Amino acid sequence: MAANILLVEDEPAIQELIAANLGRAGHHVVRAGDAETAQRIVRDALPDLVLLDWMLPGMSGIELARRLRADERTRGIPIIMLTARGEEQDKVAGLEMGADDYITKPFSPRELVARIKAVLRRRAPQATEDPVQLGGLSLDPATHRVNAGERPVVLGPTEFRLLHFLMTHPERVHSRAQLLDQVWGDHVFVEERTVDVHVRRLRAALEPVGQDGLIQTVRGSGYRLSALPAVAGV
Amino acid sequence: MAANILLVEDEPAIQELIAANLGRAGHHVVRAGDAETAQRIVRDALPDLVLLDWMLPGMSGIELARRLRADERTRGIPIIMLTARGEEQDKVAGLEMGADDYITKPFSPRELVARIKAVLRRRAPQATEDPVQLGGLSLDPATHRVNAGERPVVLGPTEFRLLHFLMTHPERVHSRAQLLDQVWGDHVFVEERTVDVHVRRLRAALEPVGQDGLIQTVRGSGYRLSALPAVAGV
DNA sequence: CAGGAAATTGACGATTTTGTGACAGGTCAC
DNA sequence: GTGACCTGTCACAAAATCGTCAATTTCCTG
Repeated sequence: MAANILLVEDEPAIQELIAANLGRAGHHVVRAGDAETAQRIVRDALPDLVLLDWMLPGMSGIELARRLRADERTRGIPIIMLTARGEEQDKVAGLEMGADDYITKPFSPRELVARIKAVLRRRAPQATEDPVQLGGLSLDPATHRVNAGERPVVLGPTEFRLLHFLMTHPERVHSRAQLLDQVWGDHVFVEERTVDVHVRRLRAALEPVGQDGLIQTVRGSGYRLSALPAVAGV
Repeated sequence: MAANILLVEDEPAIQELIAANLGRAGHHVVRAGDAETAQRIVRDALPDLVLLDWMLPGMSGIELARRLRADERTRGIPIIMLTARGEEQDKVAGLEMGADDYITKPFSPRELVARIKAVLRRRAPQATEDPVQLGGLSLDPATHRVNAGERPVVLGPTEFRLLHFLMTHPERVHSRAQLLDQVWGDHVFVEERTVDVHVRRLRAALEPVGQDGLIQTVRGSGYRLSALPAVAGV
């Protein structure tokens, strides 16, 4: 399982050590010495995973993580943070901020590789970038547009991702927790009812273009997108 | 988000400490002092999550994790392992064994709770969600739909679960007590007569699609779902 | 065929779940 | 700055479902 990994670490010795080990494990490593550089690289290269030292000169690792999570395009990239012993406060903050895992220095190469493997493995299979068409709706991730026939549908970022996920996994019922995992990310701590609100906003956006009834409520379970009617009439 | 958590830890003081903290966070905690006991409890109670100390007398935590992963029924239960600093070998083995996360002692209550929340959230959807087909009926847990031929059947959540159970255990008579255990859960306290009412509602939903007679009453014993006619002799 | 236990049925208040509108922060482009 | 979005949470309204009861009906026993 080779992966493109961005290593953000200001201390050259440690940087070298880690890079060498990851290289030996078959990963391709790109390095950055500060958060600003790292941010640029992430945007340009979209690595599979970011190894992020929490203590950095200038912009902190926490701040960088926050920014990566805030950006639509980089939100899905797993982050493993590197912390020094005793920075426990940061661990909690980091996990809540959206880090997928953390490792306390000093750590062994084997451990690091195992962690990376675990994080990569459990990352949800990414939705494709291919346009999706279903019922009277068409959605194109590349252009970020949704159309109902000829008429365009305007959606906020979250609603777009929600609809995208539902359209790529139609018919199946998704619990609110699953939707939070898949659409918001498994590291975000948000109330389950928030899903309801976004479903409502999505419905509100779809209704004027004649696509109401597409998103169905399955009481006690969650929501489902289906071209079939929820119940047969009469 | 309350959960049933099995805590496997041999040291009473730590056990007590953790249990107290989890209880305060709203979780229900069951404790085990060794792996053998833990294994039995998991099979009986199917907890939502297992907190597993890696170092145990007798069967090791690793071995227990392996067994839980090997068993179909317990495979999906998330495991968070507790390790002492320096048991680095175990960490690697544990992650490769399928532990969902691990925490290094000593850890803060906040961290533990945050981890548990994260793991519970990303728990994969149930694996045994295969569609069931029987007689003229088909039921699909994934889409939460029931069809009699082409015609859909509308059911409430409880009726759906009841039908699902009956369809996966057909031709067998289930007492009201058994149905309460299996469909409602063995912890709820409801009148046995309630089963009758739901059976009636289920029958009422099935009758208009020509599936009456599917659920049969066995006087004095309970109910049975059968594709065969209720009585042979006229 | 009568007596009585067991099961069906219709009704209903209570509870749980979902839909909605409003709102306080936060972000981003000007 | 500032003004137009977005977002996540509430509180409350609306709706669906649940469990129970009591009245009836069904079915076995003797």
